[in-house]
Amino acid sequence: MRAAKVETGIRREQIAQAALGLIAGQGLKGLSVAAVANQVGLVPSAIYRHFQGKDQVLNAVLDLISMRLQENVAAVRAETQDPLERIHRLLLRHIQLVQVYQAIPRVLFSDEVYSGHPERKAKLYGIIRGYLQKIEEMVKEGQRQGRIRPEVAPETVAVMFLGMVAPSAFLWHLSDGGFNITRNTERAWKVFRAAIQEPPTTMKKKKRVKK
Amino acid sequence: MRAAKVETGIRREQIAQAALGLIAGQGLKGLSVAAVANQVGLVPSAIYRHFQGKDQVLNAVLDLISMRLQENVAAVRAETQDPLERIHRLLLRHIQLVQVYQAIPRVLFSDEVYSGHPERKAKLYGIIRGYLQKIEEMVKEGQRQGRIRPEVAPETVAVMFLGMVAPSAFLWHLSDGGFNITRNTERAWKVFRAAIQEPPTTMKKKKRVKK
DNA sequence: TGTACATCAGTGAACGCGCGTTCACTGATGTAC
DNA sequence: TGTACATCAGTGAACGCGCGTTCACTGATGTAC
Repeated sequence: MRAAKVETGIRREQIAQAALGLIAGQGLKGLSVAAVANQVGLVPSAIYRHFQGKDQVLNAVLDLISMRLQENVAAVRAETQDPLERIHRLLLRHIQLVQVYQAIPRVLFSDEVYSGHPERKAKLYGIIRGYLQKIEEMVKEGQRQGRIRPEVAPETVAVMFLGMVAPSAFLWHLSDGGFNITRNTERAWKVFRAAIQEPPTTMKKKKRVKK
Repeated sequence: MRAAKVETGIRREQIAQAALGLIAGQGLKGLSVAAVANQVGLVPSAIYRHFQGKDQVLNAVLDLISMRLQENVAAVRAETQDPLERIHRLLLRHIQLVQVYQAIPRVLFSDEVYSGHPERKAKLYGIIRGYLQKIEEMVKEGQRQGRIRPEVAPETVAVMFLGMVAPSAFLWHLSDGGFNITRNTERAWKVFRAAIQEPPTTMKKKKRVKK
């Protein structure tokens, strides 16, 4: 059956989404032109009407991931003004994101994506640096407001932020869900927050009211 | 030229080492039976005298990595009795290890290794859990000695330990060495140590003497 | 409003390459008598 | 000590499969006159 004719802009979107889904389901080696085409309801050669080749499809996937990350940043910015709470919420959102789109850590950490592709390697580095930058901004704001210790480098905090999510997501994935990612992240956050938070100088007897 | 006849035990070792080196140099997709054979000075089909197939070679690589990790654990145990210092030194060793053997993070984080291979996935999970376990033991010992806060879960600390090395190693690798991994790790360690260390109750005016 | 033509997404057959694996054969080393 | 045989690592040719990509062709949609 011949597939309906759809304009290339929409097809590109569909193809990138399908590719992301395939990676999530079966890893990067599950990403074949044939599989992507099949997912969209096309014939393999039809992909070449919308992308120059498989490499371009992968680039589109990277753009998609970049968007998802930036969306989370924008969301937590809109949700609250408190920098520490923003970082906390970004953490929770990130964890949720990698659980839904298992493809994200796979793509980000797989050398298959960039080994032998200097341009793509640079692109990927740019995406991650962009994400880190946003976190650094939150940290700086927190320092200006006196909520975060001034002596910790924003860059360090940002990289440590990644460090809270990456191994947890990985272990969760590797253990087929056996590793309790939510609990672990929440605990790690408490330790982490205690390390970067400026302790309230006046009210020392502050009790834990957290449920 | 016909290669010298060498007993299979030694050849297996050579092949595993060559495979690890290839992954370090060119990523997992650089690991082909032909490339490994060439590295050892054999013809591709000769590999099958020592391994059932490529899959078994990859398993041998995993064993090699596991050994390297455990060697580091044993080394820091021998070096010092102080649990916090042990963890610190393990951190430095780990960073050094992934810089020399870039293959390690590549293999550990690449889904190519385990997607579609449940046994290997379990094996990999076992290796990492084993490593985490050793770190947890150090933490528990530190808690018994009153050097580490009793309220932080050892498992959390262990996972956060991985979180200090994984993203740094990754960024370093992705930026072609542009990312200052040593500096970042050292800074992260200070923040991290402050978060888990039991503050000395008696001597509050302890000054920074660190060079 | 109708006709001719250009544009463009979709199709299916075919290609070529890389790569893991097989297999019959070679020749060196070890062992039994 | 010498001979016959078994064992075992190494070789090269050949295979088959998956997969990315090409290309001539089809047919629908949009546009000019």
